[in-house]
Amino acid sequence: MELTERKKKILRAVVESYIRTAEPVGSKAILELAGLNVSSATIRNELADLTEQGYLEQPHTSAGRIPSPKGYRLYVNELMQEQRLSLEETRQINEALHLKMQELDKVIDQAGRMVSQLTNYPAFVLAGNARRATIRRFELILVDGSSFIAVVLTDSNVVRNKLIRLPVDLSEPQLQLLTTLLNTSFVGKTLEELTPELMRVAEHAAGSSYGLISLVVSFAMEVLESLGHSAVATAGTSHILDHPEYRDVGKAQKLMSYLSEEQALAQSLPLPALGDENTKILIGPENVAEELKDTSVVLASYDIGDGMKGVIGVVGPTRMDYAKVAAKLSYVADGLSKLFGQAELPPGKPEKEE
Amino acid sequence: MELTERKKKILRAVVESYIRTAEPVGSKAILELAGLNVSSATIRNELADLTEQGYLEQPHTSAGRIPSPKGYRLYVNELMQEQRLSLEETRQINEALHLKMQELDKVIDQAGRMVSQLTNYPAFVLAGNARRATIRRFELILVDGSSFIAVVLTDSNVVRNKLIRLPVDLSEPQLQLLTTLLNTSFVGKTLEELTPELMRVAEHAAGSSYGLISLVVSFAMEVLESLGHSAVATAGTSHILDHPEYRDVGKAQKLMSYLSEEQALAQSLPLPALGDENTKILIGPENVAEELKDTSVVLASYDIGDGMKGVIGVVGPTRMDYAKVAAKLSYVADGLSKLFGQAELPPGKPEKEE
DNA sequence: CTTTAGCACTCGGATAGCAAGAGTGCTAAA
DNA sequence: TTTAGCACTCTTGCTATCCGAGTGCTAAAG
Repeated sequence: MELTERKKKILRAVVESYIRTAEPVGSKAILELAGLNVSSATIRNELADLTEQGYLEQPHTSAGRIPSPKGYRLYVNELMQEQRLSLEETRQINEALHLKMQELDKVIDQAGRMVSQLTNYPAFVLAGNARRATIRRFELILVDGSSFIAVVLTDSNVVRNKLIRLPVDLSEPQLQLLTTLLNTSFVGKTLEELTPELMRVAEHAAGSSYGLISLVVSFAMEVLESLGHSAVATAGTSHILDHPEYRDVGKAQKLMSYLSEEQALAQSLPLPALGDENTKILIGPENVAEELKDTSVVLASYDIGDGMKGVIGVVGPTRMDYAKVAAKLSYVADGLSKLFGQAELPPGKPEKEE
Repeated sequence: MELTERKKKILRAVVESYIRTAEPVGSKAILELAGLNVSSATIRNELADLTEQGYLEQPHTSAGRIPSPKGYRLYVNELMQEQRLSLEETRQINEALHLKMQELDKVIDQAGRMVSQLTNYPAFVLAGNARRATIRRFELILVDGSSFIAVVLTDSNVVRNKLIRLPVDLSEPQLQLLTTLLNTSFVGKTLEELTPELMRVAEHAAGSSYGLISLVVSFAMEVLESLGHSAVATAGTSHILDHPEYRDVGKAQKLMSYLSEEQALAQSLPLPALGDENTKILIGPENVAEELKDTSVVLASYDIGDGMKGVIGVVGPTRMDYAKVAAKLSYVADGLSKLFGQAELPPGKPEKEE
């Protein structure tokens, strides 16, 4: 079932030409592209074989060939040349990583934009569920007499805050007290460990206060919970319209609105399937989601610390420049891993000044 | 130059029909819609007048009429009935406001999504430049020996954070010291007041530390600076494709990519022009941005506290359901104002009505 | 002076037919 | 196995034609 060398050459020519032009490729065009010393008739015979075997398709009898998903698959697995990024490109990515990724909880947003801009495809980023997340620190900051801001820092260095208003006034010392209480009783606990029992005890220790402890702790629980669900961000959906396969508005719209249902998207990705490889390409019908059956998805995973993984990906027509996209994606993913890694492991590079 | 009552009725019928159907309206159709007891010929005469005067346009000789921007303008100013939201709608909005608007710095994002979903148009939100923003509070939280997270809270209750890494180890007490130093020296200062002079003094007072003060303070300055530029968020751009005027992909793409240049968008909006009214409608060529010349924009302003204003808006074809959109937008804007208001004033100054 | 009926006219959109061009598949020979 | 040649298929673009919607105008009626 192995293809001859020549067939592979031809398949490759078809794929690469089609990726560039989005036009079916005919036998004559292949002649030049593949640099084979045979006639177009020979190529036609080969094409017929490849079509027979399911690697190519014909939009209609008298058109050239386009790759089938199976054809792309073979191409990606065996024929594709790894793409090296230019120095300029890596420089650009590095710069963006350093410039934009200051606040860890905005990372997925920014990373999405960046990738989308880099690849000209819509991108999405998800930060995997951190099942065992805990709070590392509480801070309460008085705003005025009757309200304060609760800030929690999780062990994955995500900072979240909420404005909490009270029916009564509150003093700075009271808040201090609460803060230390919170920091002694609730830090390092996972969601499950934050039992009502524990809260009752603390509430009691705090004395007076109006269920303040539970207000703050339930906020903390919300945060932990939200980290449990994977966070999703999509960006650059408008790039869909750049590609001729979506000149039909109906199609474009379907895909776009699917992408904006971020939860559905997250669900449909076979994250476990990523396994140990750090990039994965899903071609057309290989996608589980019905809406993605005639698009391709390129995924790259990044380490989020604690053995947790996040995923970054782009969506595009099956006629996608897999090599380039995979290269970029994987470079960004590495960058993200380092970014998160830095936070965890001690010695790194010195921070640049401003 | 006043139009007769009948002309107004006809204009109104044209606008409203066209808003619904996106099809040019003919004289016969108007008969039924406007409920006038005249013949179609009479209507045609009136239509000719209205076209003459620039309120209507004809796509081509043998088509019906569509409203011109001038026609829409008249409609919006005089003919449009204010739309009341249904109880269900207000309930829905209120719920979303309470549910989603916990973190103040995520508000503009969430508000955008919400409005876009509510109106089926792409939406954007900008939080006006807070020129005089100050820091209200610093917190430094140790992550591990050589890194910590700086959290700053601004006077507009925005919380921002950054992970800062050091070439040396740091102890909890040291951080404590720094924190109080920061909170005594730099709180309540505007961007301009955070002079190098001030930093030098504080740095000196802090003794040892590796320019730590300036690291944190320059982060704070970045934050203040970023609040100075207006923050922009766009959402729901895919809704553009819902409307038949964008069945042409080229057009849709242009608009989309314009919307994603958030800075340009923010620049182009005539915010001052909003003046005291709290909603404003810009029809077609009334927009300054070239890219919006054949779209309409509905804006509503909300109070962000401190006399500062933010703006929330949607973009759509000139054939937009102005009444409904304006109603929803203004309701959301009010909600936002209250949200911010809550944070700021205990019931000091009453809400402005109208 | 306004309204109306009647009618010719215009233009866009749909449909069909036709010619050109691209690319194939097949056959028969090298 | 490869190649040349050729008939065949199917798309694309163009043109012609028809149909209908809706107008604008005129002349008569209120």
